[in-house]
Amino acid sequence: MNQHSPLDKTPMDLPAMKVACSNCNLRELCMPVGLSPQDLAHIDTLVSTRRKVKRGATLFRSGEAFDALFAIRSGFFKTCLNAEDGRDQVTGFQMAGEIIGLDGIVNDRHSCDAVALEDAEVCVMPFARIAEMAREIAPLQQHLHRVMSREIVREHGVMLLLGSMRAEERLAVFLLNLVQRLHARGFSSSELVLRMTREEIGSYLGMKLETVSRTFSRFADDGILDVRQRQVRILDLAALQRIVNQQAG
Amino acid sequence: MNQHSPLDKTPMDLPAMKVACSNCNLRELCMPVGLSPQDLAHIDTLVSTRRKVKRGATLFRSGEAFDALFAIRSGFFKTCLNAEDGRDQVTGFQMAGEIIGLDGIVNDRHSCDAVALEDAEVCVMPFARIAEMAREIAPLQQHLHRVMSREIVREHGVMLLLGSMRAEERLAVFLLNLVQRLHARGFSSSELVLRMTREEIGSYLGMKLETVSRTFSRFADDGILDVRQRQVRILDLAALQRIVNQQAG
DNA sequence: CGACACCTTGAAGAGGTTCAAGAAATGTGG
DNA sequence: CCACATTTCTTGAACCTCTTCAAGGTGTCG
Repeated sequence: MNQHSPLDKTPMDLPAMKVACSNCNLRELCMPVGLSPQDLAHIDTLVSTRRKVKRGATLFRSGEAFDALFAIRSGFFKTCLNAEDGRDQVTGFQMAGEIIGLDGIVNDRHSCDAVALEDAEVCVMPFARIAEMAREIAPLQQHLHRVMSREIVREHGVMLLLGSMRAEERLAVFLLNLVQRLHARGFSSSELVLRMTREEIGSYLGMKLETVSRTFSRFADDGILDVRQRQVRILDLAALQRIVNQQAG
Repeated sequence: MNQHSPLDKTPMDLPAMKVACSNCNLRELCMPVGLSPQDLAHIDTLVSTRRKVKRGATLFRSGEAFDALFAIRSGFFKTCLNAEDGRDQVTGFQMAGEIIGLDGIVNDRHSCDAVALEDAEVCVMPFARIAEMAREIAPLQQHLHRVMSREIVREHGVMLLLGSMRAEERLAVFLLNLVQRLHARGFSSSELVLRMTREEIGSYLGMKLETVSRTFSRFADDGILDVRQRQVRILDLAALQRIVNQQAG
């Protein structure tokens, strides 16, 4: 059974066989497009192995040696910082086709934890090989630069959210972003199943789990959402978008 | 007169002549170390031009075409997002030796503004040339990867700050980070001159300018800081650090 | 010197947190 | 497959931090 509970179609329902990058249907998400056939063949050697990660298990932990990036083939992850003082901050949620582990490059050591929120499988791409190939294949190099830059820009957006939005706006932004990414993967743009707890959502959005819960309830009362625990259906997309766009204050 | 108001030594006090990267005293901050002489000579060609930016002027603006990274030679910048709804979020403050413009790589278009907070000069490094040279000089490639990864990790720290710290902790983290970076550049580790307004600090830290001002006043009352407008002296470093390390709540 | 931007401080108010209790869902072991 | 333990979620009430609004002070630059 597909952990993604497909709502529209089921593009995630991949056979458990070894699939080459050149033949992977997630390729357009995690690989550069427009490569020559020989370059594509090279890129197939990027993935050293696959790795399965059970729900609740960690793909890597802060402090561990970094030596590879991971492309998510299936499943859902969170990345989180844990400060010495016990504070915990979810820095992102990642889904199939997204790259994880970029934080480790600076110090050859991971600086956050990556935890699977559902059973997952990742492609292990040794970074030394990526770097080597990026020196030979310019489009791959450009792709890598873009992936890193995209992460920087994404985090800018989170800073805007955390720095200047109120609870309702944060949750609205969060939901719109999630469905948009799911939709790009062939899922419904109005229904979604949250893979994370209220507490994890709260940590990401800089609010307490009770506030997350209350905000969900308010959206439900207002007829914007239908919330059944982690099953969420967007009933009034325009209203959600209006919440995001309204001026602060 | 040096805009940096040197407090200890004056390493920023550079002659206004053209200085090659291989001969620049900021090199260790913005360039990879341990290059061969011939690689160093190549890298000298990285900087196409210098550019002076007056206080208040923008180095680049959101939406503008991206084609170069900038290494700050002197001066002080802020980068900020301006959402359509008028919201404004400072995403960072950058000083000499730091690289600016990474956000533009993804879409070949800048996604934030970079504004000089004091008269500044930057080295213009066309990104196409950086990429080209990174394909030939592995240490440069690695350096670029690290610069981008470092920015990602820095932003994780800001997310932690914005997501889980209270006003006093935020300001303490901010000040400690600033003096640490200034100290690495040869300035005092206990005195600093803020190049930005209370409002800009507040935007960065996710709080209103009044709260920034009040928090400064509280620190001054507690004998932790001596605050004279933008002249700040840290009187009790340990107390500042204690504020950061104390458990949330 | 006067205009303007910036900073400080007070008082009232709002939004979110904390604490607490109970309900619903999920997982586990018999 | 069911019962129980555990985790997760919801909701209420009191509280607290930060914001908002307002006024006055300080510094700076033409």
